[in-house]
Amino acid sequence: MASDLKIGQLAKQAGVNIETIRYYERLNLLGPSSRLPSGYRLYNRDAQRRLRFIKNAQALGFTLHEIAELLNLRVSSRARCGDVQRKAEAKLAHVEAKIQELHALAGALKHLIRTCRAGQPTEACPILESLEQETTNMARASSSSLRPGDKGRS
Amino acid sequence: MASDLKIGQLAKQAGVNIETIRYYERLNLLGPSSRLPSGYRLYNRDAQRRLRFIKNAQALGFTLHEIAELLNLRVSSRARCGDVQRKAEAKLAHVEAKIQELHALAGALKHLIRTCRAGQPTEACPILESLEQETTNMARASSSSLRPGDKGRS
DNA sequence: CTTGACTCCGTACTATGGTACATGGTGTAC
DNA sequence: GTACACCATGTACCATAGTACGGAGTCAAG
Repeated sequence: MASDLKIGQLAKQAGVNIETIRYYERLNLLGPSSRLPSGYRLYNRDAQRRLRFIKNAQALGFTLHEIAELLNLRVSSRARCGDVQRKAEAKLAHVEAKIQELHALAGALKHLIRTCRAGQPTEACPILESLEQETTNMARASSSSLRPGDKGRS
Repeated sequence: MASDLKIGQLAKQAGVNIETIRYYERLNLLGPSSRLPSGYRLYNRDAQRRLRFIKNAQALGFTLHEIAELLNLRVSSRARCGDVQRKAEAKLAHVEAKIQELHALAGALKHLIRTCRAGQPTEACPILESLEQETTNMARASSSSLRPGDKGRS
């Protein structure tokens, strides 16, 4: 079909690296719909949609692992929309928790910045001193990374 | 001195893994203040403070690399408190940008969740459909991870 | 003096999401 | 018919922050 793309064309269309597409294939996220006799990968419209799906879901903060689950839900005939909804809700809770954490972090940083008088030598720097304290009111920037190793896309 | 700890005691005191302490040593973040003739590492009060510093700074969202810079600022006699302040401000800007991003993400997720009617089979799931769209109003969860590979501590 | 806990070092492995490179085959335009 | 872009595979490498493990040496209590 005319809509079948080779890997380089697909990569360009989606704005990703060729290697990334083959990386997704290794993770069983996205395979070619067919191959030329030479072995060249071909991607039809479905595959192109699938790659968009991956990229959009990534933009929503889903990990590749979670995206694989979402894609499997789509295929499974027994899966319900509610299953997807629950995953989205879990992710939302995760995002909102992370926002709270970061607010606490920002507050602690602001506090430190306020106490700092720029001219002092660093032996007397209140920021550094506070970082040495045993018991801090430091934001306990706890766990729950949203997407570990997050690179995102600009 | 009585306050010198062996690596296992320091690890327990700080609530970290022994291997983590030796990992910090490899990164030139935290070395033993001395060694027993047997080669056992010993950590004095300064080293204990230094480890707290690392953990507190981590809790504020600094990477180990940035923490190394902060520790160097503390040692350098030419460094000024303002240098530290600037680093804290840069980190704050980073944190606040990340918060904005996550807000956009949360909004997009909420929107998707609202449009979902749980009983539907997944072929008709509006969330999955929207993820396939070419042009989405998806949050462009762009770049700027706060702390890549973030594991944090609970 | 033996047992068990602790420590040493070096290396490999984990997760996450890619990127890079070498070596060789393919496809096509001129 | 040859040059050049493209693609194949496999493997290694990047950052980040650790964790795990094997084999050997050490320390303290009984």
